[in-house]
Amino acid sequence: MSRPAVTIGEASRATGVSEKMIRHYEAIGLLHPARQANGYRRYAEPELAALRFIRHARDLAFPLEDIRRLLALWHDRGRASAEVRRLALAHVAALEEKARVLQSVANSLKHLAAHCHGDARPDCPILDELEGRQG
Amino acid sequence: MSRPAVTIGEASRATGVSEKMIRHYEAIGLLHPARQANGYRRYAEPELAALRFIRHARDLAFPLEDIRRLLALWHDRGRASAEVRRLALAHVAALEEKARVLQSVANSLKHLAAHCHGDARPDCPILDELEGRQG
DNA sequence: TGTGGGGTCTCCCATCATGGGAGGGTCAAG
DNA sequence: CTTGACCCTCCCATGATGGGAGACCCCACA
Repeated sequence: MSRPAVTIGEASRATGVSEKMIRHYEAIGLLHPARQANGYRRYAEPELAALRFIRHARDLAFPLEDIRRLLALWHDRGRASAEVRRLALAHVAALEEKARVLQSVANSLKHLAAHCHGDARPDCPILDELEGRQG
Repeated sequence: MSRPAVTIGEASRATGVSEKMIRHYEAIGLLHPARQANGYRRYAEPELAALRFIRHARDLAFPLEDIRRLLALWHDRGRASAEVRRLALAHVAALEEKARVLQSVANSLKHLAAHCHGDARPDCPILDELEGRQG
């Protein structure tokens, strides 16, 4: 079934994770590929699965420290789903907070831009605001 | 009217910009404070105004390279407001795009979490999804 | 046997904005 | 003269990612 272990280039193509990142994930301890005699890394099915897992988690913007815990939970056959859910919901809250902040800043700036005629004249409420004029 | 130039500590307290950042802004050429004989930086009213300007622009999440151009436009008494407006609207678009992406990722994850019972059992659709099960 | 080319290795540097900290100079008050 | 507050420069770290140098490995082909 599972083909023999592959090199980093093939692992990268198979999982969509760049070689740079694969090495980085190993450096921070998310991954432990075997080595062959010449020092080349070998990726067997479990390592490829971990790389896919990491990529999907990154697609969901989980920070690598969260992913470290998710991988541990994933490997723990007896884990409680509650902990995964807690982690995910905390992450959702963080993402939504960031999104809210960005949108709110965008709204403020849009408001300013709406009052800027934006022609050849130098008058500009945007610059006035940045300068800090109180009126 | 304007008090004499102040040191970096006072400038920091007066503008809400950390000393670290004040020095950094100078290092990248946003600021050109004079120095006194002993090498200490001196901030007079124009520099303090620039620091306030930068802080307000950072509050609006403008990247420093944008701020560099905004400062130039601000100093250019004859500038056209159109360019400031263009810069601001491009920034708004970038902010809104980021906010959209974050919110969309958050929504995906919320959807997954909604289907995770989150109790002591190990079954977890979140991990299943990360693992890459297609159904 | 030699060479070319593609793959891999490690190590350093850059991003972006920000902060921590070391090691040392300056200055005024006690 | 010491103490303490302030300032200086330089290096390092963050988080995730990529670029690139210099060297090694290996296979195929002439």
